[in-house]
Amino acid sequence: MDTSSCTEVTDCTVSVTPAPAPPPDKLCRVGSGASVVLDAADSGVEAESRKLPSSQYKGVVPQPNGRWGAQIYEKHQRVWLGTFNEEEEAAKAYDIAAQRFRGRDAITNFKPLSETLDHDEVESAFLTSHSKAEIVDMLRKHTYNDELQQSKRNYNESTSTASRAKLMMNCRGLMHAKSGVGAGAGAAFEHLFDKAVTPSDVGKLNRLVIPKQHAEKHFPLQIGSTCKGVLLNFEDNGGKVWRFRYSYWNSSQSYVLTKGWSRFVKEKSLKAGDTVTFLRSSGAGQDRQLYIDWKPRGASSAAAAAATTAGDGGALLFQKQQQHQLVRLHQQQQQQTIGVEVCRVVDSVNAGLGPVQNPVQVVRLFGVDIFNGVINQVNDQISGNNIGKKRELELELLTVECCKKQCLAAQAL
DNA sequence: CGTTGTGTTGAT
DNA sequence: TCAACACAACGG
Repeated sequence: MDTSSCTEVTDCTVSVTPAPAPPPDKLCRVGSGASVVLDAADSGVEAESRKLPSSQYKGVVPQPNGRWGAQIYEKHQRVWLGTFNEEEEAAKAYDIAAQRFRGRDAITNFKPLSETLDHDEVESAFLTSHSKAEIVDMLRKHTYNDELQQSKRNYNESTSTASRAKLMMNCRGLMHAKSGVGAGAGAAFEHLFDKAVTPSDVGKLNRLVIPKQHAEKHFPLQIGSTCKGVLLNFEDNGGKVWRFRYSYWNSSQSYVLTKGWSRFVKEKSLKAGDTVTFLRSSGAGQDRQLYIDWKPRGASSAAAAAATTAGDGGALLFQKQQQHQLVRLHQQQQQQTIGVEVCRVVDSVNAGLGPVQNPVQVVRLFGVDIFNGVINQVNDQISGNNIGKKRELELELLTVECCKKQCLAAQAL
């Protein structure tokens, strides 16, 4: 994408300034130690006791507990890249984000842009084949290196119809509901939000914390019902209805699903890191049925799903759960390829928000059919608008994202 | 209750 | 754009 068109990096005055030779970290570890502060306080002009040591690295900020945060700015907004034990790790995270956000010539802490191996080519291809939101997510979860290597491994993997069908399966799986409104079109559901469940969400506390932002937006509580909470019904993709108590806990100032939640965890074998998705039928007014879906951690990639060996029961279960859909896909999906879906997405998005994109051009990258940058541009665009704050779940797979965006786009129309 | 990372502000 | 600072929200 940006190699030729360079749309998203046009503004970044491509390093007219000679990149200041990055410090060979080993040498200049001057003030990174937490002890510096103590010295200052010790020499004691005044009680500067609680001042944090600033970092020598760009995009790195100290945390109160001695760890290091990484951040980058774009369009007047900070994008948080996560926290790290080592200052250098945070600096690397910034570097990666800088390359993704500002192109190869971005000023970084370490890499002066060495064309050394084709390693860099692969990595920059990897970067541009993922949306900014995805890269940020990897950095925050410290999975960037793993995913990069994974993609290298899958580089030679074929684009078989089977794997493509699998992509569609995931796509459909997410949007699936019984008959009713939009079985085929997928346009009848409004994607509310996702949450990667934490260990305590699937632990003995028998509750799911709904991030405040989403809770107040999608599940507003009446003032009176704040204490006791209310009962909410959600339908899963098998048509089963789940009833959860939903309330606000003053003690932790959190919105939670309590009663009924543990049964869902149990039946779906939810594990920490899995993602639950909340949807709603987008019919106006009364007919607003709620839906809940889930997927195993990192399950978006067909490669990952296929390569999932024993050990990950969630993924296996997930596949099993949706096998019937795969069969149907094989039968129905001959010509209704992903391209068709993408067309719709792009068109919707065009109509709704952004500048015109060139539709549907399939290229193969890292063993996965993708659509020549368009999707990532769309993703970046949308993510800029809609998810600044909350980390989006990992989705190596464009199709899954496609469907969700499709919902968003459809909603916007 | 410790940590994250967001709100905010001032500087460059 | 960028980092310093404060602290609410979050996870456990």
